[in-house]
Amino acid sequence: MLFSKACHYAIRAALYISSRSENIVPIREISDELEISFHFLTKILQQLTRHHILTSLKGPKGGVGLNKPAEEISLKSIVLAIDGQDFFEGCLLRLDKCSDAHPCPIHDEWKPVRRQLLNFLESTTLDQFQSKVKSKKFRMKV
Amino acid sequence: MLFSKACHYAIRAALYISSRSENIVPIREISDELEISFHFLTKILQQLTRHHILTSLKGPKGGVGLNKPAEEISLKSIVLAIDGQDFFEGCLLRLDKCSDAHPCPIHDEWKPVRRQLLNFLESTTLDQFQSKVKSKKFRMKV
DNA sequence: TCCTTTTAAGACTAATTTGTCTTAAATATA
DNA sequence: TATATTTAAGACAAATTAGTCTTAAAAGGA
Ligand code: FES
Ligand code: FES
Repeated sequence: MLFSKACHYAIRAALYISSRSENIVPIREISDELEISFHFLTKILQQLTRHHILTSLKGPKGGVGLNKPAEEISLKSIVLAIDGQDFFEGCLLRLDKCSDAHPCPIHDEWKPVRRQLLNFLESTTLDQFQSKVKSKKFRMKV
Repeated sequence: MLFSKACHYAIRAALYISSRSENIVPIREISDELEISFHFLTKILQQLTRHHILTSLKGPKGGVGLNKPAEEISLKSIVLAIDGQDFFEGCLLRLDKCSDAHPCPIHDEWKPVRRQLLNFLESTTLDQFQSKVKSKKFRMKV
């Protein structure tokens, strides 16, 4: 699959958080709504917090929230925070690093396709889905 | 990453095999040339053989070879043989199955991007790389 | 026929990813 | 200030993926 399971969870949670009007949402609410293990999700969201994509607040009324406007949070930034750069700089054949200087045989054909994928991840931001998520007409679990 | 490690190995090996003019190439030669563990590679290539992408021959002068013309072996068929359908029918959020009937919030935006990816995998076949691989000017390992 | 070479099959181990659990630290509020 | 609530951190366990090793089966050639 494209990304790790943790990364998919992160994207789902980010969509959910960004659709809630409250600044701060308890992780327990997210894990209940999305049916993701609370502890595992907590660990994943901590990474987003460390990458300053989310903020967090301890104690009663605590939880996590977006650390910047939804239109400034791209899918790419989430993938980068959870899965690292492998996806972005990796060679299709898993050779050391994709590079124009030392290309593998598929490099020329793969590059434009990857470019489109990156464009999608870069240009796609959380705000684009807020109304869809709020409408509750779209699957967020199972 | 896009595919499993085994799948990347399979693609590399398939490229190598298709570039050799001999019908049959010993797996030991492939594993030496591509610096992939012989036993692991053997297991992976067995899957391609079971999926009728390769043929194999035991004994002296044995090895593996393409089971059909290189232009009929797409990257998609290799990915399918090794990693299964997950990549092709999976939802970007890892929900049960991507479907137009029960879409997730990202479905509409993701679908065309995935379509391009699938087009690439479907339309890209081994014959397109034979001369590049033969020229030995392109990285096949490390 | 017998020996050697090579793939097939599958048990086994190692590494990585995923998931669980416990304890600590922070904070709102009574 | 004391208590309850919530995230942070990290040890630990389970599951999956990656990789190793041994033995069997097939096939060519002496
Ligand atoms: S070097 Fe392989 S895809 Fe660029
Ligand atoms: S249902 Fe999620 S991408 Fe189609």
